[in-house]
Amino acid sequence: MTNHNHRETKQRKVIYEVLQKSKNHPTAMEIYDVVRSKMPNISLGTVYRNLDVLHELGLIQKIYSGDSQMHFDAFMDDHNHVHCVRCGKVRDINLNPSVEYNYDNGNCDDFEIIGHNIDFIGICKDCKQSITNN
Amino acid sequence: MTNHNHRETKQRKVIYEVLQKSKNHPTAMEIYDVVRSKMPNISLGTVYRNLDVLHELGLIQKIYSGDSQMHFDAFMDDHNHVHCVRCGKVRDINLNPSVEYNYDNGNCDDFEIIGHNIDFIGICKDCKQSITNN
DNA sequence: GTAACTGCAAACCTTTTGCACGATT
DNA sequence: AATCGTGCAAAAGGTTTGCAGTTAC
Repeated sequence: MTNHNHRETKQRKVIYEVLQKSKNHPTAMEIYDVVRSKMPNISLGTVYRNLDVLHELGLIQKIYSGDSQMHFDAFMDDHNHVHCVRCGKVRDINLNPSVEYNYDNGNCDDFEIIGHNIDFIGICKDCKQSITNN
Repeated sequence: MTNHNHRETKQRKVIYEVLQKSKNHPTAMEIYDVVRSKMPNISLGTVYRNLDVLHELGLIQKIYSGDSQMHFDAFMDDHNHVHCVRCGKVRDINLNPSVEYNYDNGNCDDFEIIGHNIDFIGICKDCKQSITNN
């Protein structure tokens, strides 16, 4: 958190701690709400800027979940995510997928492959319930 | 394209055709630009509304590529995508990945798993070149 | 005739940014 | 002292939406 000409500020520290304590892959706004209860004067811009820095430092992940907001995750060990196809909620999941593929160019000369990402798609309890109640 | 109380309008037809002819998974704006050369008065709102309908009908895919815009794809057969980690460009790729996992709940009681999605991450020629030139 | 669709423009929402001031190294 | 970070507020940028008129069925 102090690499690459980055300083360790109170704000950055709190944002990172909040994200580490949160198990539910919050959005920037959700992080902002929690952080604000400890630092009432922090601004949303600061939250975004710090999430960017932490991501740059490889300390957090950005997760796309099909909704209009980015989600964040401070756990960097190898694991996967499910997101709800209806509401975009994100959770960790342990289906331990094994993925194999030919590490050649895949008929796509324009790209050099760096890696891959696998995400699970599901429907959460809440949404399932509210669908069956209609 | 005419299911579910949806009508076949000229606009919808042209948008779908443009997307089918396009190999590069364009954004809404890129689709709009091409469509406008054939229908100068079409509005961007109509493009977005129709992309939504086509998606709802299962005729097109929405692709997230790490940049700020959604990309679209009219090919619905089983295939994967690569996106450039730097510019967000999206292309088809044939690495024929095989994915296996335990189809149980993965320690995540809140979700019923519907499926999974695998995306490849790479760097495109253009970006690779512009990096090495720095 | 009715309901779905369109063009237009305004609104929306998340994220980014410019600026002057403050904090960290 | 230098420069990185902050708060504030405004702007940006992609997408959605309200409305009045039009089109497909």
